[in-house]
Amino acid sequence: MEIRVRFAPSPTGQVHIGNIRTAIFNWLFARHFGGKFLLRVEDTDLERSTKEAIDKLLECMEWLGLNYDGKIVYQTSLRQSHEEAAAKLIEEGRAYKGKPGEDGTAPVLFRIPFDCENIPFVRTVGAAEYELHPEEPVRVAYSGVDFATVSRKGKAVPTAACLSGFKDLKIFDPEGVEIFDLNFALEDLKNGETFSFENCAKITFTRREVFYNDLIKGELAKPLDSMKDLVIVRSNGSPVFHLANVCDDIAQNVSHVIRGDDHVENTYRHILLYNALGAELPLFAHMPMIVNNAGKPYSKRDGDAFVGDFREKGFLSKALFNYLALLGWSPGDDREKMSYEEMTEAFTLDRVKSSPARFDMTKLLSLNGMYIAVIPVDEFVILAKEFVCKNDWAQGIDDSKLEKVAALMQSRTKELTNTDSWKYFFSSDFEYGGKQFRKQFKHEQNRAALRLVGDKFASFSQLDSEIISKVIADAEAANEINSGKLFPVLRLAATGAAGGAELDQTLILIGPEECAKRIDNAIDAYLNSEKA
RNA sequence: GUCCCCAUCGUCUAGAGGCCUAGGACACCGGGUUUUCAUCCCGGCAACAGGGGUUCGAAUCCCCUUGGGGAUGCCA
Repeated sequence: MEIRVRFAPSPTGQVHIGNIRTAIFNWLFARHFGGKFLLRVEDTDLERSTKEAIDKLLECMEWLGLNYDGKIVYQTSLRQSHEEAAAKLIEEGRAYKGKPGEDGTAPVLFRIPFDCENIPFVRTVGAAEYELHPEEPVRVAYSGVDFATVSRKGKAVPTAACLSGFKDLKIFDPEGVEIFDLNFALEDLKNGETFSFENCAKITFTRREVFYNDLIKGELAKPLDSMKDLVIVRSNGSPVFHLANVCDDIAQNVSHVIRGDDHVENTYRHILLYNALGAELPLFAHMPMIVNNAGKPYSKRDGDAFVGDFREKGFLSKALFNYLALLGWSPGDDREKMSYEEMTEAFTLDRVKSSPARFDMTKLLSLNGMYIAVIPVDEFVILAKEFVCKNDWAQGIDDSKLEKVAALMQSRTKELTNTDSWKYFFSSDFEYGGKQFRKQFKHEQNRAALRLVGDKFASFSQLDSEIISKVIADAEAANEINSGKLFPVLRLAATGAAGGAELDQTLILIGPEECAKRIDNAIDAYLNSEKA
């Protein structure tokens, strides 16, 4: 069997990470088995689908390296086949027109087949019964059964399901007398007759269920008496998701449907539709959902969750891909940072977890840092430049200096937007302040030592590590400062920041004259703030 | 309400009855890299949701409870 999977997004806005993860798993699965990864754009929701969203989607996929096989299929272009499928189902008696609404138009409903003994994925479970609420009637029609069960508090709980759910249905009155037997009424029901009974106490029936083996979650089943005939064509004539989705998967010969957990319940209906359309069933696999930091389902409002945002924030596509692949899947050994090849090689559905995974930005950040750390310096410079140039302070900066700064900072960069903080290499236009600043500068010896350093620096046209360490050591000695204690003070004065790269390398890039000037600025800033 | 699914460190996970004194990663804490630092190295903290079974033996199998999620649309 040829492996054919598809990614079938609805282009109704930004691309969500949960969505793209589905694409990633599909892609990995297809590539692992040398199968086909198809892209079908489900754009049937005309009001919400936009060209921009489609472009955005394709852009995200390309960025992540999710190359698809064959041409993109747009679902709108297949509408005719959906309508034909619906017509065929009606013709064969597998679907029917529902009750017309106020405007006289009626939807088409798929009938969950009553005679499903021969369907291989429907099985008989056994005898079942419901206690009924006496004040609510039981209505039996070919389109379904309506009744009310009794809640623990004695209230009526309205229940409705397809007729198929109630094989051998019998209705009993409070005295236990049988007042209806489906097996004798079936023909009448098929002819459109309906029955209604007041004051019923109990129904009994043979329960049947539809089942399938989920490649991720194992064997799953749903009783037919919890299912209803479903609308497949709206009153306005447009086919609904269930029909279109199944038709297209059949048309595209999809062998494995890998999608989100939220489709599990739909699967039972889809299975019946496949059968009614005379198609072979694909295999199904339902992936766990991604939840947000609070453990709640990701709503599209959770800001950070769009693929495009990650790109803009300076995440590498490989890091995002790798991280998302690891959410709900693992290779089974201790590997985490993995190349596409390694992931493809290791990917199997039976290693996908069935519990939801929480999205952890911190871990993504860390992984992103690992990816940044290993890209060749010259490539990093190009990437960094792209992000640095978005800042006002970066207009007209010296390219060769930027290259040196980038090389120095690469190993400490977790996301490319971190490059915003490189400003101090190029500009003295920053504020002094903060707890650390006050703490360090309140000591007179620190300021005196700093002045000494500034004066010494000013006499050099260029700095090197040796000069710097000597100047610092001398200044410390002259002011009875313990060895090394001047480093953070000097860093604060030269960069305004408490952390950074190696101090000597940082100072060399800033230059002696500029360092001297900043030392003065810093001391002035402190003295002024003290006065105030 | 009903039905279905899920449950290992804070988080992502390893774990298919004895390899488990429960492993790895991130985060956190401590130390090292002859002084600074967001890199790097080493170390530490930290979990089988609770209760019953089954078994010589259970994180692993079964049941119940609790907690979380999903479905119950003429949305997809």
